[in-house]
Amino acid sequence: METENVKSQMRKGMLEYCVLLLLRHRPLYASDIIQQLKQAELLVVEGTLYPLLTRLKNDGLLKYEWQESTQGPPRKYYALSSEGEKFLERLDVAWTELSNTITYLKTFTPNN
Amino acid sequence: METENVKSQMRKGMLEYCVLLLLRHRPLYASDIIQQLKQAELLVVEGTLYPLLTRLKNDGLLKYEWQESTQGPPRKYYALSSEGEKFLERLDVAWTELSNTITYLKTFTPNN
DNA sequence: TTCTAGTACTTTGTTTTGCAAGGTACTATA
DNA sequence: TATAGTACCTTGCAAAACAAAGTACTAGAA
Repeated sequence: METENVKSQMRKGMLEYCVLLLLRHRPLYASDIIQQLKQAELLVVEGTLYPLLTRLKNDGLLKYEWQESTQGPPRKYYALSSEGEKFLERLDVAWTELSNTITYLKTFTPNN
Repeated sequence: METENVKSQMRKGMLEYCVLLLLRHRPLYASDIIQQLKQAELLVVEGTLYPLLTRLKNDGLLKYEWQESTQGPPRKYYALSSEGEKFLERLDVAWTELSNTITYLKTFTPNN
């Protein structure tokens, strides 16, 4: 259990939420997402992101459109589907609850 | 992707942190931990917890002592090792950072 | 004594997720 | 017609969560 792993462990299962949060504002393609997450200090690699996007698309939470690029091959721009928006609201609730639970556990002192 | 899964997904990788938080106060055995987590609305089953405890023990973060029970077989009481305490402090930092990142992503509005 | 119920710990096999590494394909420029 | 850059995809592995089944100890009933 190395120091570098601490953050990565803790991030598991959150990536999906973070990606959906990013797409709440506007459509993005994979490299956009990676850069935004990097800026938020959440490093993600392609091998993680592409399968995740495919999974979310197959589950009906995301849709995409091909768009030409001025330099390079066309890009897949992903956006939330209406189902994805509803799902994201549920994730918001779940996040708040989990966050509260951790706060509770951190401040908790046992009586018995 | 069912409703019941939302929380469970989001919890992945956090369980370890939650368990260590619980053990910060005093030694507990498996059923104690399951009950405390249940109280904190984090359901865990034996098949998840036992391997997790063994893992943490093998990594030197936990130690345990057998203790007789007044009713039933003896219990394994787990407690933080000194290494575990240090590790927990690092997890505290990682949690705070991740929490801040999510808050950032939630409130973030893009400019460009 | 033997059976049963309750408690506690353990193991096995499956599924999901993150990731490293390698591969395909399109575009522009030398 | 190469080569570099960008973008997307796939394969194989490791770690984690979990359901389900199994082992073992104790106490009390038959």
